Amino acid sequence: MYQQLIKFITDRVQLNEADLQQVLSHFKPLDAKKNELVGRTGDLSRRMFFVNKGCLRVYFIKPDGREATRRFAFENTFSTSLASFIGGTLLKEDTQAVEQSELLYISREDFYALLNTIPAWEKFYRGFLEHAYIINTTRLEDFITLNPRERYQLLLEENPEMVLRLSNKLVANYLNITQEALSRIKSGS
Amino acid sequence: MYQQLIKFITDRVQLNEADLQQVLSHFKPLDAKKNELVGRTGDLSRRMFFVNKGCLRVYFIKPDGREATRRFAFENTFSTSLASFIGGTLLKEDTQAVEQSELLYISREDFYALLNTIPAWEKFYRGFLEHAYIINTTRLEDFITLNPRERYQLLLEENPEMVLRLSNKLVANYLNITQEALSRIKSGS
DNA sequence: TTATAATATTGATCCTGATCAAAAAATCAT
DNA sequence: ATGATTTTTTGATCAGGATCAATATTATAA
Repeated sequence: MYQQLIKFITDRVQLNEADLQQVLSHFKPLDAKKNELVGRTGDLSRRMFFVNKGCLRVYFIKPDGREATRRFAFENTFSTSLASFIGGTLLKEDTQAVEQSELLYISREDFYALLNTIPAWEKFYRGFLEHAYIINTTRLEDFITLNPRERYQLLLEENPEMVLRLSNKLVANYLNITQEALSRIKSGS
Repeated sequence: MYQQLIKFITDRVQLNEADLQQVLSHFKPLDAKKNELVGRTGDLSRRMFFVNKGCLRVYFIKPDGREATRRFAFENTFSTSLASFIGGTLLKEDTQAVEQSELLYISREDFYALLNTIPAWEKFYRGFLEHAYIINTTRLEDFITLNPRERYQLLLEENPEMVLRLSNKLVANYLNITQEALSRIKSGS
């Protein structure tokens, strides 16, 4: 149950057994059915999820009422609605289990408390933030420099799992193009 | 010289006088003429800048040879080519003084060394990363949800200084639209 | 299995913002 | 101050991807 999480943490930061147990004690398991929302816009409950199995999708609703996907999180990754997690504000995004998923989560309160008691956890969070920043910057750069076809081809090269595992609808949404456009791109026309 | 920097730091994190002096001792002044590059793509020297006066612009060159602006940093803000600063890699962006500028900078090596010796500095950096993440996420969201006219209007509301202080060319580049398009937007056509 | 809904494909048309081009205005250097 | 360069404006045309619409395919549930 906690093996993947333990490996994820200890691969990134050094901490003694007591501290590790202290950290783990705040993580609770959560099973989610396919399409279930484990976080909803407006919720006060902000959680950091670790995906043991399955896939999470974070998305928000655009002013025109349509959805826009922020990211997908597959096995062995952390995911949260980070802006709200950081700011302690109401959730501004939904988090959806795209597949039946097995999750572990820690509340924002517990997470931040650990930052003050376990220096290694502060380091861990720093690494998480640095990584999140890089991912985000790269994604922004891709939107600025690439057209839809190029964005799809890059995704296929760098993240084939997303294309293989997710529906066209979701992939198109992630790329910020229409299903029709993605269909045409895939058929090579 | 260091007053603005001291205020910036002490507004965000608590640290004793000795630690503060220890931090400040690593910051060196740098004056930059208008249009001077204080960081160049390919450089090994990665610095975190604090803008006492003036304005920095971080940009990269797109595959088609054109520039794309990542951000502007006016007075009393930190700025760096963050992806390279984090990763310790060669710079992938230029940093340009858009106006004659008075800067303070700290090297990546000194910055990271402080993280290990001064816990408050780790907190300070955490805050910086959290803020950078939020800014970046918001910017990505704006690109996904808004058209050029809407992006300009939002900039005008939320950051009028940019529009007032920078040339149309730079503002257009930041918004990822052509000068012609911005000119037409401004004239309300 | 069958009915129903959701997703994917294909075609026709439209619209926004890019591109190309030229003139006007502003800025800069000597 | 004056000439040279850069920036801004304005006009005409073009193209990529959205939209609308209809059909085909796949997935889901009873």
